[in-house]
Amino acid sequence: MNERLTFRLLATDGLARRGEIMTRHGAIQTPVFMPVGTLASVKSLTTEQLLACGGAPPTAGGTPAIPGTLRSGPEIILNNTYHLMLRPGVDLLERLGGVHRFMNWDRAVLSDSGGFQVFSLASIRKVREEGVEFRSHIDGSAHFLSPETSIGIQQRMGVDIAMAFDECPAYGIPHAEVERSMELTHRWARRSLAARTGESALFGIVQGGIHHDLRKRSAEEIGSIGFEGVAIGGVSVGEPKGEMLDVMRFTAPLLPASKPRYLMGVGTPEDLLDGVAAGIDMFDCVMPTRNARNGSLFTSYGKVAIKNARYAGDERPLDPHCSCVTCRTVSRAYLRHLFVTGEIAAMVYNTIHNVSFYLDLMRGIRQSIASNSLQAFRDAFLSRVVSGEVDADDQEPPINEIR
RNA sequence: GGAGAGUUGGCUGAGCGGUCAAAAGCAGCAGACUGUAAAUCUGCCGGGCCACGCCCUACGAAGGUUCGAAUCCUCCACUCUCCA
Repeated sequence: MNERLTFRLLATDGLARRGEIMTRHGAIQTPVFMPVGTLASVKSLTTEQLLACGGAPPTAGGTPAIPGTLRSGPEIILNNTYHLMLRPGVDLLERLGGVHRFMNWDRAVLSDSGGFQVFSLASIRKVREEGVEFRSHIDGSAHFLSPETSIGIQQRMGVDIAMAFDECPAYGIPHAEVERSMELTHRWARRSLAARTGESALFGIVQGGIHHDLRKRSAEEIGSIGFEGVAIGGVSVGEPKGEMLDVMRFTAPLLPASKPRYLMGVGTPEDLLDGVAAGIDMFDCVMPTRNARNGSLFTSYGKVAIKNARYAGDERPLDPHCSCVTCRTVSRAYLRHLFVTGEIAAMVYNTIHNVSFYLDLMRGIRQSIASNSLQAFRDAFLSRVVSGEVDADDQEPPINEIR
């Protein structure tokens, strides 16, 4: 295929969109959640284990309820330019055949440009027009990242979707500073696009903080200069939840309808539902993987802190309505034991479940859009989670309508 | 039999006259986590209460010195080390 990336809209439900992205490494059904694999690894999982996450169980007859839905594992994951350029380094990565071959992953990969690290590692960087000078958090060595170097690295890593190099301002800084930062991001966006010479698709990033006027300007600018997709950046950086939702709802409809719309760094299951309803097609977030490692598990009836004493003798599966490896094979009591004793398997089981939960949630969302019932799906999901009886002695949780 | 060391909150272990309801770690209980410097971080952790303060019980047991003791003295019990 010659095209770097194509996007097809398959159905809509209100503002919500059901679509399909074609990449050089396969199709991606949207709306999609992309697990984060910063260092070419979704933390605690092998590539093989990652591929076993999620996926619809066979129906009684052994055939998938919906053609194609048996396929398990995410169709796309994230990598991070900043972290991979430091270790193992892009020269090595390129020599070893790119990030796909490196981690034995033949599906799509999207890389963050390092823009977020400019924000999160703020104490050791210096932003200039040309780019960002920063010191490695590992050994203190000096490095430089600019639109040109970032895009260059992402292309050499061989990712399917590269992200423009942006500046992600902190929450709470004055309008004038957000504006200055946004304008820098816009100049960097054009430079990113100009620097893209390879096969990677390139997405632009809308900034503008919580300010409608800036978001509007940014959406118009970024949406009009030829990216294959457009992202909303600069959210989930410490702002109150309401602000995030407001920015998302305001900005999403301003983005080109013909391109994938990606909300960066979000979020909770509820956020995903809200995002989809606002017209977002792609999400990524460390939440399912990080929370898994910290013992916080997402279930169809709410969050479960698996270390809680109440699960010590609980023989039931974590989520009776989840068909992931964890829920099919081990009890809450065992998961608690593994977590409390610090066993590595705790992180593996927990991550398999949380990633599966997110993937299954997104599949349910996709199906509901196709059948024009996103609102009902959302209401059912939220009422279960909100009323969520997570206690060990409760009756059977309500039937899960996700699948 | 002789010499010495020791006994602190569930555990390990500081403290050696007041600022000690008693450091720290562990264990325990709970919470947080949103483009990953995170298998991380935070809070609680003797009991009770009309709780940003008060009361009770506490540093092997009992008694004593002192305005005041986990800290000093006496005695008892137990533990450990070394010598016979």
